[in-house]
Amino acid sequence: MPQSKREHLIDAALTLFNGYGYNATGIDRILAEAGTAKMTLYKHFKSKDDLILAALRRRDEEFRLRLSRAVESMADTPRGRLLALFDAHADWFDKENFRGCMFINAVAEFANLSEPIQAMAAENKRLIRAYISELAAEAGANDPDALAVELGLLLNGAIVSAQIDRSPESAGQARNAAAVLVEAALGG
Amino acid sequence: MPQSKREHLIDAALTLFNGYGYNATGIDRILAEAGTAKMTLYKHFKSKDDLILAALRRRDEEFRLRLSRAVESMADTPRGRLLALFDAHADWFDKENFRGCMFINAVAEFANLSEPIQAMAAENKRLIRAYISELAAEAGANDPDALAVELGLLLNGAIVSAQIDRSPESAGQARNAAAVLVEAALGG
DNA sequence: TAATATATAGAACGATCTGTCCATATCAAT
DNA sequence: ATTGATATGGACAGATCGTTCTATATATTA
Repeated sequence: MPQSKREHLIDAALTLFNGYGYNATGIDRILAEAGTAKMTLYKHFKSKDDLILAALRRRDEEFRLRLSRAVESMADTPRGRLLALFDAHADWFDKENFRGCMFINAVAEFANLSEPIQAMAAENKRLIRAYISELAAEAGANDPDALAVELGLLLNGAIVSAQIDRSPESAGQARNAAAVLVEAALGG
Repeated sequence: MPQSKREHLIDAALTLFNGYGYNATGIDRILAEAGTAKMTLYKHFKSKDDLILAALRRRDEEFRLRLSRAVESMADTPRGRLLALFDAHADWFDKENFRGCMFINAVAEFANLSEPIQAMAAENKRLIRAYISELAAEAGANDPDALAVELGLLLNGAIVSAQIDRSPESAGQARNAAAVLVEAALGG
């Protein structure tokens, strides 16, 4: 299983990075969780930073896929999907292993070092905004990007509030604000 | 100068924690910046975590004081002050040493450890919301707390966007959204 | 069966970090 | 002038971390 070992390492890394942070999670802990040897890790990744980057890459793909699937399953109309974004986040906040956004946390930890990690985080946020912009365009917004930026701000604000205040209800509060913004952008 | 040494240590710690993060900033670096000896630090604080906590306490006081002063100097009407919150944040984002919110970053780094730090961050966000709620009440909102929560979400969203995307303009975008919410809450 | 690639466990290394200890120096107050 | 509190600089211990290395085992393929 040549590919599988690599995936197991990324799996374990994602779980631990999410639960305890990047610096606080040691290599040995990842190896124990993945059930692999140290040399195997360094065969697949040239450093811990490289593993972090690979993990964030997978996180980005999975997160956006899960988000879009949840949104589509929750609402039929384009306008409804814009608000379903917040319901999907509410479900996320309610999970017991919720520890905030892994990209926000990564940028916080690697303050000015590690440009690739910063770039990966910015890319994730950019792609999510692009997805929201698509939804806004389908809903008939005449400036989809502007609405997407504003809803993105509310989503990120809800994430950090849920994390800091341990208040999953921030998703609903953000949804209330989003409803007003959507109403204003699309007309009653 | 018995009090001053302590203050110098907190000053240096704040600067370095903001610039490089909490874990990445070693004790020795703080000592060099503050120009004090190691034993002096451990006379005033019983551990690095204790110093972090003291620094965050000072940050909380100074930040809220600066914010309220900036808001009051920027607008005369209560309604104008609600929007001036975002202008004050715009000035902050433009500073070259802007590295995001120190409380958001602290919670990101100390994922589940260090309850006192988590509590300090939650307290800071709570006090800011309380201040916004005061402004909203003065502006005549009939549910000031609800409006304060929503504007707080936009502020936090703007902070992390400015940090991740290195886009100070997120303050203006949040302000646009806030204007719509304020309009809806206070009536045209 | 033999050969090749890959995984294993864990020792070892160098670097870094927090926190303690010590002997010396400074300075204000009696 | 002497005392007592406080600061200094640096050595030190103890722990942890990322990374490299060695030697052994396993499994696939020719």
